Amino acid sequence: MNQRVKASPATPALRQGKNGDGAERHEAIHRSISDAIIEHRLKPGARLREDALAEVFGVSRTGIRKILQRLALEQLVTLTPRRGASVTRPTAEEAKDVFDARQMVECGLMPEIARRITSNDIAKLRDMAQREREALQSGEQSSAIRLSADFHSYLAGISGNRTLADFVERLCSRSSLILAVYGNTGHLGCESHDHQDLINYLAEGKGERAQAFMSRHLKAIEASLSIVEEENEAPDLFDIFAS
Amino acid sequence: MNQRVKASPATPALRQGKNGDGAERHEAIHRSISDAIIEHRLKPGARLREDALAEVFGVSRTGIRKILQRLALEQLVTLTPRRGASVTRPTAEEAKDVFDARQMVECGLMPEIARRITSNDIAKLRDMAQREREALQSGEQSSAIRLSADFHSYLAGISGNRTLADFVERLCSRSSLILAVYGNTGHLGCESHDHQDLINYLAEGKGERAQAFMSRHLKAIEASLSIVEEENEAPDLFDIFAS
DNA sequence: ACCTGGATAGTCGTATACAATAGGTCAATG
DNA sequence: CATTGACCTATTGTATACGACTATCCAGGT
Repeated sequence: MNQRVKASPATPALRQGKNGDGAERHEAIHRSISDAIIEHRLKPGARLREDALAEVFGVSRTGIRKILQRLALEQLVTLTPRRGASVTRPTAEEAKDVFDARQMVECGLMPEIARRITSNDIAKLRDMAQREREALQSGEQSSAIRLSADFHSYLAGISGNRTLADFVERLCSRSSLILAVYGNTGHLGCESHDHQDLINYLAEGKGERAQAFMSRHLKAIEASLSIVEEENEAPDLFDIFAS
Repeated sequence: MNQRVKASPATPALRQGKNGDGAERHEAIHRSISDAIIEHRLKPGARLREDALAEVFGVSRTGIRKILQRLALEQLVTLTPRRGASVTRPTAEEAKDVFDARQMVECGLMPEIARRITSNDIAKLRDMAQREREALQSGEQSSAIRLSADFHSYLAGISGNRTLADFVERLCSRSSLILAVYGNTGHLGCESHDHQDLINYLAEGKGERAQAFMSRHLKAIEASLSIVEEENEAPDLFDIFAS
């Protein structure tokens, strides 16, 4: 099975590219897989075999397991006890919870963000929004989705509250997953001009307006989803046992 | 249900106490360590050697590492690259962030909680508050802290939003850590009657009042802390390099 | 007496080997 | 022809062995 030539016992060919420090490497692998999921290159339900990943990234299964666990805690992958890892397929309820959470946290953060935002931040945000728009217009949905998530994450980071910013980042990642399952192709989540308008409000220091706008923005995304709980193929038995 | 005897060759003496299924065992170990940290039986800064934990719980280091990683992601323990694991010592900034986050989320959840709370929930909450009070009066600080965290977590769970409830639970755990570092002994975080009052508001369906009360409650806890950033023992060198 | 350099030991990081289990496939029977 | 049973393969879960790095301790020099 292991078709690796394995010339030297402890130094696969792929590894010499990076420095020996494994921490950064693991971080890179994590981001790599994470990005692939967020960009929908790995679709919900896709199985993530440890051996395959280990071979692709040139590390042992041990390291992959660590990363997979972390992804599981971030709820991007689901770890079923002896079936292995697969990209999480969010339920309709989870989708609702995620958007409710975003509604509460992202909107609640807006006043503070408006207070602390710097011209540097504004420039950065404009650049991100611009790139997102370009990606959208050139049909690169994958990049657009990721850029949109990055936009929201960066925005939350301006608040200065790392705890909440990290939470928002995870919510955005999960949102991307939700879009992959319940989103209609063609009608992407975020309208590009929305982000530009939001930046304008913040640049003018209108925190209240920005908050209300973000609320509508998130509601619009959620409304664009077609959340239909697909029926289990064999619910009858469960119903019988439940009764 | 599977009562397989499983006299397998690899069965240390400690392991036969539990069922062979490792998943539940790991969950139990996780909770065990987590509780010890939350109850201040393990104080911030305490080192957590893998070998020692492995021996204590009768599993191999592999399993311990998995649990340690999970605890690290929950920010209860800090994993320094080659120094090992230790109980996290929150910084003053983290403390502020955590309480700001709790302010936003827990208060924001109150209206929904007031809407969905059942008589069963109320009974459960009253019981928890009562036990907390008893623990407080009998001087069992450890139990009181944990019960207080449980109270807030259970409360958040009533909202029905698992994502936010989990977040609150983690914030409460971290709060316990913060109390261990910055709290004054004798003046515990939550006043016991506060929780009882809060239940009353919720029982009467007064979501707004409950929200305001929770806000004051959290502010009171935060105010009771004596957040003094302890000086680094050798800041001079860093200052020199920073200038 | 203090500082610096080296040696040692302890601990973590990684890889590999073994064991158990779940799912799939094939065949046999009603 | 469908269904069920058993076998078999593939994949994960666990443990252990080895290697690398860091911290501590001690000796020597200034």
